[in-house]
Amino acid sequence: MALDDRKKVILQAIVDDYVTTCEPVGSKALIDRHNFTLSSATLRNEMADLEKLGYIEKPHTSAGRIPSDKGYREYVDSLMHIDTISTAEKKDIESRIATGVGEVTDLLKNATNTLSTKTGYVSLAMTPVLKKSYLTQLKLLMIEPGRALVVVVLSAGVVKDKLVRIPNFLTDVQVNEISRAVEKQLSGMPLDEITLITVASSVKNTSIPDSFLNQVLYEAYTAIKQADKLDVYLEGKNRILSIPEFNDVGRAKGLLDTLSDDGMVAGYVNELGTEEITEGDDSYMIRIGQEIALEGLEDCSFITTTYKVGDKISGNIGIIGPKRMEYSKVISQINFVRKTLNDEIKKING
Amino acid sequence: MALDDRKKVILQAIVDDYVTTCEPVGSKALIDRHNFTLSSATLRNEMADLEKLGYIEKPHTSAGRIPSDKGYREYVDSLMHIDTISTAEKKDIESRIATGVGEVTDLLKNATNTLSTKTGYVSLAMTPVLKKSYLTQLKLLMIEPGRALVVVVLSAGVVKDKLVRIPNFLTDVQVNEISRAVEKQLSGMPLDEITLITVASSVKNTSIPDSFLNQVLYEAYTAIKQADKLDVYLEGKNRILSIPEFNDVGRAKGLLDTLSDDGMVAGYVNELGTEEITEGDDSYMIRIGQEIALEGLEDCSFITTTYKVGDKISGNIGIIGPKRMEYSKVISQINFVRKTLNDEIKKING
DNA sequence: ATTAGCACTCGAAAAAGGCGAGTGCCAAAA
DNA sequence: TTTTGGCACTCGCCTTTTTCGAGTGCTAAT
Repeated sequence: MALDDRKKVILQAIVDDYVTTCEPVGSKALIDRHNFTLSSATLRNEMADLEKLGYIEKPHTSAGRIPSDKGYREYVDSLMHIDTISTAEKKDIESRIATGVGEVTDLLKNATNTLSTKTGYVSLAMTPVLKKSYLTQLKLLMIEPGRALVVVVLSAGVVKDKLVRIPNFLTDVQVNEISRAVEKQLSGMPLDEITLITVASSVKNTSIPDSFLNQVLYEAYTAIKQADKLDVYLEGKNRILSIPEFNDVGRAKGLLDTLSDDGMVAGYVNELGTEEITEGDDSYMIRIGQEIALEGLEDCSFITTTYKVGDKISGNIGIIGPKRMEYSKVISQINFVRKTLNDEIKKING
Repeated sequence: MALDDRKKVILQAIVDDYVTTCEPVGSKALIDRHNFTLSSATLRNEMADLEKLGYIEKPHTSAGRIPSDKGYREYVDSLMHIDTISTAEKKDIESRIATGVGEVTDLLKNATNTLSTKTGYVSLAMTPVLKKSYLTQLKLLMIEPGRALVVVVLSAGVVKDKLVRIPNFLTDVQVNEISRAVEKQLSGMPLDEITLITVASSVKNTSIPDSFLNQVLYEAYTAIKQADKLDVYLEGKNRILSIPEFNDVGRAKGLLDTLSDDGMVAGYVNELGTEEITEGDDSYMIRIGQEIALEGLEDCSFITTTYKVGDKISGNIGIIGPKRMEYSKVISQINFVRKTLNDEIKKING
């Protein structure tokens, strides 16, 4: 017994219906809503087959069927057809993303915001993967005696800074000298090759006494390492509470607790490969239910895609919603957001 | 009929019991838990009186009593006795707050984090009130042709920066010149006196053509204004979902939505007067239930206190929890956090 | 003023019942 | 062999009913 064409159509209909109603779909209801040339009895037989094949399941004996993870998988892989986005909506998305932007992270914030509002789900973006990136600039800026701002600029266009304490007696001029020396040595160096030793060696030939330098260099080093940290932007977490699946406070809390742990989310997204599905201009990866190895996300689906900064560097944006998600709509939206994001990043990074 | 001593003791017992059990307290249960020299009948009479006076109320006829807002108010104003904090806990709080600190905002983050974990409720902190503060420094830092970082330092010790676009042809030297001119003119100026015109007038005598300046000055201006914005740090929002009062998703969402609107929270806290209660070293303000003019917080209490940056500038930290809150414990904790925060700020700002 | 006693209340939890969408299976029709 | 009408059966959900008990107010005695 295989998944013939008719079964596919039926599965598709089941997923579609379940996605919109959030209620197990039964044979009669299916017939009512679609004009199949089938009786409910035949449909029942087909549904029994689909169940044996593992594509759908029953919450309990006398209920309708809901798609299993495998069913959703089949659906997203070969059954659904991706929506097209109206010009009006494209304009809207573009303007939302391009508004008030100074740097890449602004774009990311705008993008998550847009995605979350448009889809009604939780959206996320991660700063570009920095392991593959290198340092382009490092500046020490004297704020007042004893305090300086370390500004780190990475090849991905990410700018981070950190306020640090320095010895009180260091002068403006000395700080500048250190700044220039360190930058000269380190700029262009991949982040993972930068160690406390590389940093220290950069100031060997300056006129500043070693004793003054240690603290400054250590702070510079930690600032660089801090810039190496992946940042996660999550938007719309509260929307979880509007989703029927998470009507139960305990369940909702489980999910929200996981999502609130930025490190956990970042780590997971980062470990996901990049085996995205590519369809024409679109390109995305979907994780469904149990496929997501994060506590509390068993009933969720996770759609991610990749934006680019230059040729080699990339970051992820994504949507987290219930398995029962409007995949075709969400995918079209996340893809257009990705495209817009890429364009805007090019504008910024020239 | 007045609130005599016995009634006070009873009210106190009712609040204490309700706080711990979250269930309406009845006459017999009260007798069981406290060793009053009273019969339940007398107690019932007293409770009827307390109800007439408005200090307690019945959820429904055949249930026990719960404190009314007025009852809680009486409790916090004159009935409860504030806990003392153990030395071990003090040490813990101190080390949590002082760990990994570079600037004032780090302290605030640590403080909210500590408060939230310690109390189990939502905690909040706001950056120092900037209206009363002035600009101490403004630096333009060239990142690359066409991009610069504007660093704004305020008297409260708050450092903010913003990446902006500038004309491509501006050189490092020119940017420095602008930077110095603007800073010279503006430093020491109260933030609310800074306008686009003040900013522009500062560069009248520089050698740089006006046509180059407009964009830069505008960006500098918006960066300053952006620094003027109150930042809110909220920590532990998810804990809401563990509180019995918010076991209902709809209710929880109402509260979380309000809390997620930083502007709303900031605005409200900012408008609260400073009529704090002072008791020895402690000093705090409590808003209970309906007294809080924020949607969704009708069943909450809001405890705030003030930390200081120097003599004139101050900011707020606070706790949001259910009305049924362990006031004495929370107040002792928030006060010790406030004290620690003040000490650490002094260390940073010299 | 206090208290023992008692009838009464009323929400919450448990038990009972009916509804109905859904199911599987069979035997007849295509 | 596939499809279909028919039918008995299931079982979660919803509503109604019952039971239970902590709590109350009131009264009469202490």
